[in-house]
Amino acid sequence: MDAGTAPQNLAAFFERLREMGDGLPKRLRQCADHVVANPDRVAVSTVAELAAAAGVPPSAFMRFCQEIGFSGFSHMQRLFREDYSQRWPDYATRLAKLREGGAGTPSALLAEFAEAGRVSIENLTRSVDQQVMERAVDVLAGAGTIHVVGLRRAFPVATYLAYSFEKMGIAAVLHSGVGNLDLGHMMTAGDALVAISFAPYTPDTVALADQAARRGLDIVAVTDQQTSPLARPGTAALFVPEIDVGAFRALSATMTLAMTLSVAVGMRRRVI
Amino acid sequence: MDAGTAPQNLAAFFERLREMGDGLPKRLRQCADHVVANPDRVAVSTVAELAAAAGVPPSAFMRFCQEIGFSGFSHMQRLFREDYSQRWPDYATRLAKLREGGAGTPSALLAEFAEAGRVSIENLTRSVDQQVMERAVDVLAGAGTIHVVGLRRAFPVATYLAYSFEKMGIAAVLHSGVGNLDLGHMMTAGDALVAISFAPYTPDTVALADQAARRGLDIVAVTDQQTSPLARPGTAALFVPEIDVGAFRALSATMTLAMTLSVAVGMRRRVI
DNA sequence: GCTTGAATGGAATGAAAATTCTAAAATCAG
DNA sequence: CTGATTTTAGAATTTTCATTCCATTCAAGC
Repeated sequence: MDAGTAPQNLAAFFERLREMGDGLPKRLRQCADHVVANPDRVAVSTVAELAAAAGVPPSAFMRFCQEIGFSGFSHMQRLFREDYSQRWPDYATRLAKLREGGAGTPSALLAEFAEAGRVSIENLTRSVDQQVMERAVDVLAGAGTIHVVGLRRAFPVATYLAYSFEKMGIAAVLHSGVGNLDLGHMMTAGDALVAISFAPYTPDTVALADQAARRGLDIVAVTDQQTSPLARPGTAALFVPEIDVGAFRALSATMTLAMTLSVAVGMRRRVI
Repeated sequence: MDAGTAPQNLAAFFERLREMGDGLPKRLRQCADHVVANPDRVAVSTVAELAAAAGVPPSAFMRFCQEIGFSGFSHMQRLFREDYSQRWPDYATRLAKLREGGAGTPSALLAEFAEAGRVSIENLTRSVDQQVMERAVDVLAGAGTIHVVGLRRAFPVATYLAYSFEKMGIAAVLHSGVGNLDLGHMMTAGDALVAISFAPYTPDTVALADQAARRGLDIVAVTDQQTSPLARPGTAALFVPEIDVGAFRALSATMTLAMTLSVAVGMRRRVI
């Protein structure tokens, strides 16, 4: 029994697998190969399923897990499950502690937020659906005028998008709400709307999206949750997993997505 | 029992959740909220775990699943597990796949920008001088009104800062240049200016910084190089090493820095 | 305030899954 | 070719987990 020598993370696990290399008997080797080829199945399957898929009886798969150093399949599966949703730190709590401990130097804060941003961006590549992204770019590339709306904390993103489009010579209107002008009537069929909003969803943004939908515009939504009022059927909804820090929302991932969107649209239109 | 009307995919599931909206009793609502907030946990957790995390007994979670239309938790989990493998690969693997997926596709672009953002943010913690940061926070925490200027590409950062300060109840003015109003005369001694600009430096931003300097304001600069016209003696200059992707420059690191600045100032002022 | 229906929490149940055990098969050394 | 050792498959067992049931609480309507 190799217990106690179990890999502590996925990288170590695959490293171990490589080391054990050819020393494994036939059935155990099949297990190893199958896990390497389908690592994504491990977290959501039963031994029976994995064993069947690998072409071995469950008991063989059991022995495989133990050979690696785990106590059993469940132990190994735990590793795969934890690795996927590496729990996001609770930044609100950490912030409070920093403040209490007096250790809240700006540099320490910066390190916290940098970490939050890094995690957000890494998760971005996971949470954005490839096909929806394609569709969003199609929609915007084919639109007459691109309308952009995003208020309060989404406003910086909206201004960035509007700036990018403008710089590339793409017709774009930023609905900023400045002066309470109602620019809704400028939206006509053939145009498209990019609506950006996070909980608590700004009513004005949602309202403009509704109006756009009624007028038959294609809508691209940048939002945070599947249940967002912006994520309705027919809308190309892109979800950004951004971390809230206290009452403040980081925008690193959102800005990254916005940048990608605008550049992709520019490329599709052949203006850059 | 609503069996037979169970959602067939995740999109339908969340759509259903949105429909059911507020019609749910307290405990069931807690379940709904938790699932919406942690969709990636569902595939790899047990009812007991999810229920505990949502703050309800397992039986409540069970009722939630059935209320949605599933026969039980397992049925609902199946849906989440099917979706799981698409998102699985770890960041490095996924990135590689996205990239080789052919340059030009939006997803490949996203991978590039995500990587650029991640690296930029990591460099940020190294390139920002601890003492300068301290001084910048001191300056802003002690200022009467905080003036913020940033145009063109830096405008989103400026709006973000202004929004943050406003939300914390800190007096701040955003010098946007809208309508070519010259708000420079609003700057009085005891105020401070945050000026954000990157090469090629926007003349208006530099001019406003000059004006502020003449009027005796403390200045915090967010810029890209030591040779920036904003980085003059007496100015607390923070340098952001943003990485280029082709001809485009991301803003992830800059936004992260902006967020840190605003929160640090808020903490120093004890308003958050 | 009382009645009625819904909502809740916790314990009981049954199913499914992980794990172990053992006999048979395969492999290898001499 | 034969005995020893490893490997294997499937059945037996134990554990975990989903699910149900029921007594209790809560809330709405009369």
